[in-house]
Amino acid sequence: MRASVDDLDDDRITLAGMLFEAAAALERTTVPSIEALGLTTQAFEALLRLARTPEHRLRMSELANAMTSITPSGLTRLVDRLESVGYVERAMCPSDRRGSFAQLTESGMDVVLAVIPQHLADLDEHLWRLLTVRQRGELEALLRVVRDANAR
Amino acid sequence: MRASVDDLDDDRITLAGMLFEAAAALERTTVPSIEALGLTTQAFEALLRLARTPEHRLRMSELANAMTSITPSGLTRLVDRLESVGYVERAMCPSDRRGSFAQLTESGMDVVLAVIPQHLADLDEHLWRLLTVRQRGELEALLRVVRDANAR
DNA sequence: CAGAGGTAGTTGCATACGCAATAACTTGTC
DNA sequence: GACAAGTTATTGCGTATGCAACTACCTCTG
Repeated sequence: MRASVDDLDDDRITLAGMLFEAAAALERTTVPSIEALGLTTQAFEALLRLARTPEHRLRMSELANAMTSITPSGLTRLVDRLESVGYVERAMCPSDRRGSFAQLTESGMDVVLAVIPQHLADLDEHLWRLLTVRQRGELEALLRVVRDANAR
Repeated sequence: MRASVDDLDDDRITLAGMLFEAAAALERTTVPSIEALGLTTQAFEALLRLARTPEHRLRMSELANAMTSITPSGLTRLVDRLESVGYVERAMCPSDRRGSFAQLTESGMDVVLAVIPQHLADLDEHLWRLLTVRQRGELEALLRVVRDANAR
């Protein structure tokens, strides 16, 4: 079934477009602070995930799953780069000799903590402050529905 | 000022993370239908923007601005590829000889209309149906605030 | 109308990424 | 316990992307 031109302005497309645009717009505002410390967005996300983990380490596959958009292949290379600048180390997994951990180093933790203040300021200015307390709760709940329904 | 580990779980990061994750999750669900017709997400977005335009054409710079995430350089190459498969043609701009239009071809319109039905079905299943009428309106309004506040 | 300064689009170059194939290992089954 | 089937992570290869430099053109100012 071929669509007609009227379908191009369907409300579903508008709503989805708003989601993509809002995410892209917010992401853009956070890039400078992250790049200022020599990181890419992806690298920062990986380091942040590790930093939020109790032992500061995750299996490669766990980390890949936790991140919003990366393949195993991409993660191998990302961790290669992070390892080469000393922010992460690979550690053998005792229980499965195929697997390995990405382990945040002290230096890696330092860089995360160095980015965070400006990152929070960015998010505060370009997201948090735009909304009332009630709206923040509404938005988070609605986004959670979408995310959970489409989780990997 | 260095951050403390407590800041890693700040509500601002949680809310922003939810936005990024919801967008990424929804985008993933739409990829197969788009790739099934030999397009990338970016290519589809460009074609869709052109299709929604009265004359089905936009200046390169206008198209670059309308898209969620692309540089002029990236757009040049994207339009190169679309042109090479006949979905787009470059047209000279009469009023400014530096500029050029990206003009959707009939074949380009065909492929957009061919993708749309399944694309709408994807969005319906993975976004629209998850929400009540009221929630759709709320979500769109909230996202619009974020987008507009951070527009280019 | 000459020239300085800005803008539109393209290109060289370096990098990042995904897919598919691969190696190494684990798990389940008989 | 041996082998088939699945899983984990990595790599070769082709492609997409951004930055910075560049060309061509426009516009504004005097």
